[in-house]
Amino acid sequence: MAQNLDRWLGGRRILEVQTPDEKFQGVGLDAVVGSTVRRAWRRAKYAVVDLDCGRSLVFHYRMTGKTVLDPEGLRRARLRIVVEPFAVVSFEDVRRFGEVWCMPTAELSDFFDRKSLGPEPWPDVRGGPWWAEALAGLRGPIKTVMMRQERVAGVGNIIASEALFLAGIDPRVSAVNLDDEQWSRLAQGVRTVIDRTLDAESGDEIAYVNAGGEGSFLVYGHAGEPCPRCGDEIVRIVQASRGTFYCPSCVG
DNA sequence: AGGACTGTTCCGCG
DNA sequence: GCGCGGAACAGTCC
Repeated sequence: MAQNLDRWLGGRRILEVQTPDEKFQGVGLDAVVGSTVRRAWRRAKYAVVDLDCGRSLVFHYRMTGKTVLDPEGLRRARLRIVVEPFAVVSFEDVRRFGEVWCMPTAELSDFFDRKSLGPEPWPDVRGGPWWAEALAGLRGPIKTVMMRQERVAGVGNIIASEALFLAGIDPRVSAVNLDDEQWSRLAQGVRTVIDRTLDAESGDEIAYVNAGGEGSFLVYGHAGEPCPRCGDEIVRIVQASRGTFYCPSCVG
């Protein structure tokens, strides 16, 4: 999403900001009208748009939010940004959990400090020892431990299931019981999932946030279907109130 | 009709 | 301290 924002908005001047969702009124978005976008980037699950007026927009998409380019209809938009050369970026979000902030760029570091976010697992290459240290002392099941944002930022429910499947690790095993080889495979698994997802989502359309968008995932959302590795049935369990998908046969 | 849902935050129990 | 259930936010899809 951040890469899209950078491609769509970088170097363009904001002509107008519309907030059809009253929840986004009072955010102070009018302050950026007339300024030009420097770049867009990402921290954890937040997308940040820096402007040359010294302010930044911060987006969090939560569960169902997405930014789309030149939408067909206006109905779904919670927020619209009109830029020149002419383009419209629309923030759409069925469940309306998503959030937007407008703040001085200089205050971003304080903003993120308050969120208590751990280091990024990507794009820097992180190996098994890095992961073992980042999650040290956490005794819960590895799948829920991987999602602890204050230890490692950005791994959510989809990436956790997918990475553990690639690594051949049982999501129920306690994090303290992983050996060096498993930490190494987990590190590679996370990296592979993110790389593959970004490859699959490199265009203007973000497929996986749409209905039926599980298509690019190996196990997530595929309970009852054959495992792509061994053909046995993928199962769904619940951990910490979240669905976990894995292949019992592949984690022995 | 009822369950499930990619995220975060808070409360409360054990 | 920690894990985790549940609730809340809110709406759609199957």
